[in-house]
Amino acid sequence: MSINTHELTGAKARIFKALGHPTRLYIVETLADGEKCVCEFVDAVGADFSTISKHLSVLKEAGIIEDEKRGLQVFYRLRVPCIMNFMGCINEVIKINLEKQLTLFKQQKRETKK
Amino acid sequence: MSINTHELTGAKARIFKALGHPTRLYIVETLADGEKCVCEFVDAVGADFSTISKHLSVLKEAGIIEDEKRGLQVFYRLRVPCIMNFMGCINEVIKINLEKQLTLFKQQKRETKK
DNA sequence: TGATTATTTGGCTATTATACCAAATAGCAC
DNA sequence: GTGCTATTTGGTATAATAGCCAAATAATCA
Repeated sequence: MSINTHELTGAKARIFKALGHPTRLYIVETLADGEKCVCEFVDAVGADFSTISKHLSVLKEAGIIEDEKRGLQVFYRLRVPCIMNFMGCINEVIKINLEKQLTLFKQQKRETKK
Repeated sequence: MSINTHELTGAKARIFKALGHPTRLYIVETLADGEKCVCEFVDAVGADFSTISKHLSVLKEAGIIEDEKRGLQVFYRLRVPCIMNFMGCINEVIKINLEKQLTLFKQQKRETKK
């Protein structure tokens, strides 16, 4: 029942990959507030029903979310809320990136003035 | 200098996407132990130099790693070690996935016996 | 200077991902 | 049963990614 390092890295990468799309990340962040039905994402994202449905299935395949049908609607929820703990780090990356870009931009401005 | 929610989600997704490849994730996990030069990854992964170089540039573009040239070699290191804090959560997802698959597998076996 | 080594870049092809539309499915109401 | 609504699935066109090879660049050394 064990899994080798190589396979494990692949499995982890698949999870990151599932999160690596704006719509899917939006879905995950929204689900952090509690379960939502598919139609709510369709309205919010403004994409086709089928598009949202496919994004949801990618996240479900990855084991990040789970679904439950109640009546006509399907509700999705986060299966692993710890995902959200990571967002602080991601935001840190973005902040550093922005600062770096800003520095480069200021440098360029100084250089063009000369 | 602010950034809207939409753009922010896109920026975060780009970081996840960069981590969403087995080779790149392997590189990041390896760099958690300290800086490495490009050739070390080429040896370990067994891919072309150009392939590794491109993966490194994807990670660098995303702001996850940074490089420094010393002599003929280029050394890469993690720019945001907090990335590693997330791995526990990812492992949790994988563990749950495996358990679920195992349950399904056992169920199937029971059903075929009938 | 020319040769050597480490790395990056450009170009090409094969594969994969994305988004939309249309059709299929599933549950409910009548 | 028929009709209606919410969602998924299949098909397809387009775009993005990954990998390799060959060529370009950069630093060192003779």
